[in-house]
Amino acid sequence: MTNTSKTSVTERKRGSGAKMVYDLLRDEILDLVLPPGSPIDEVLLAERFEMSRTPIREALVRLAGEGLVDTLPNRSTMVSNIDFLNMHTYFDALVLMYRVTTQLAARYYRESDLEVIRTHQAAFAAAVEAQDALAMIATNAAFHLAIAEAGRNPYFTSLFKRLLDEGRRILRLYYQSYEDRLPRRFVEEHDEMIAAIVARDLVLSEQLGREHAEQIVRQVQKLLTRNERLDIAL
Amino acid sequence: MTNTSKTSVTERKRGSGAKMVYDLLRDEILDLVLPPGSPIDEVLLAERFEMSRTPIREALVRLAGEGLVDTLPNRSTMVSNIDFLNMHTYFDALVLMYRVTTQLAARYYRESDLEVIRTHQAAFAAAVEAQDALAMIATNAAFHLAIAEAGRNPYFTSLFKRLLDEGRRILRLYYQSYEDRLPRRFVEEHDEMIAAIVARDLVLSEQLGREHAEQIVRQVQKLLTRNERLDIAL
DNA sequence: TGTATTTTATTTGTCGACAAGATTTCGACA
DNA sequence: TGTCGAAATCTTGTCGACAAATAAAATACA
Repeated sequence: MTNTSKTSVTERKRGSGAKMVYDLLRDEILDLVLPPGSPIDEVLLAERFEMSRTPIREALVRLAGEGLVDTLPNRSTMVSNIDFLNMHTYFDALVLMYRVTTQLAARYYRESDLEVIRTHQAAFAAAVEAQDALAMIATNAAFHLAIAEAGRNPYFTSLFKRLLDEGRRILRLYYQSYEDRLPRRFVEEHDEMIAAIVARDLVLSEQLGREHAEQIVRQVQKLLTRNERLDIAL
Repeated sequence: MTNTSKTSVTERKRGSGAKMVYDLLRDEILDLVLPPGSPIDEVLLAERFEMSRTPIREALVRLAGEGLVDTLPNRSTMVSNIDFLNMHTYFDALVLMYRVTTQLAARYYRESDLEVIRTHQAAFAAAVEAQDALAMIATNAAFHLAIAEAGRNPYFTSLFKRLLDEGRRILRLYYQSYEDRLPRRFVEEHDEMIAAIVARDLVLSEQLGREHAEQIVRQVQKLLTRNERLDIAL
């Protein structure tokens, strides 16, 4: 499956090699183009990107730092698995970050943040209208990340980003379910959250963040258990 | 200042090079042996560890991922600065992680965790007795990290670890102040926290975690403002 | 035929070298 | 003497090659 066509790898700039590989591999992992457990071959990637192994190794080290790949010493590195057994720890962290970041946004947002947030919300609403499940997942994550950035706490924002990424991978497994009535409700809830933030209502913002998160968690958990039943049935 | 003595770099094993450099650089950064802003020269390190630049670069990439060094493209990488202006975001995150991890420990701890926690608490008490400020900082962090691990949420644990590391660097600036009456109070508070966890009292555990954290934050803030006044006075 | 052991092959970790950017030094000119 | 520009130096990013470690294949033996 190697791409033999000499796809104009236009003289990339010095120093951009690792970042390019990192970005692309990250997307392929989160979109499940590279499913969990896939082995990652350095020389194959080196040929694919027409560069040496050095920048590819740098990208892999970075991905390993974020837990997206696991590196066994002296042996192949592979895409990390999703830990379904301890999923509740993920949900705990996700809900808390939804609450905290929404509350902080209400406290610290500036006018310029609102524009960004509303743009993402419009994109999400458009994705819902278009019934594009993948776009829904992406724009929803972007919307909440924009809120988190308005909260101006890089420690929370970076953890939240990591959790949303991981969620992108989980939701990607079950995105079919997004084609029901729920997304429209999400659009309304987003509007409520924006209103609460604009009003600088800390308590309400946190509460809406929590309810929104728990709504999503319930949805995913329902899908997970349904899927378990299917597994057993097979 | 290069170490010319051929210090028996005993044939290190394959694959251990990068980890060795990473561990040592990390400690030197957190202990302020390498103060914020220090430039990091790759070839100097390569000579010092008697290895090629490749494993050193890998260590630097990892440190950059944790925010301990900043890498300017095509220019030198340097030890990251401590952001005193946005210190409150750090405190917000720290307090929340104290609360959450202590509460989760009360919920999920097992008997085997208590042994570890009590060992660290004993080490902290010993450091307080010995008036060893550096040991206090290290053992205190180890104690709270052990509690976090008993809470069994890797997302919270990793953020908390990062925050405690960063704190190690901040406290290292002002460790003299630890030579007052406060540390003994910390020992007592630690004992109370352990008791609350053992009793599986979620509410009390979270409350103690919060108070303990806010106590520490107040202490550090007092030091910071005092230091600012000194800066102005000079 | 099945298992243990040696041989081969694959893949990673490390190395030394070279070239692109950036910084500093030096010199020309006003 | 001060400022601008060119040459030299230094540091990083990338490369191809080699050796150690592991996995796979082939062979010997029961």
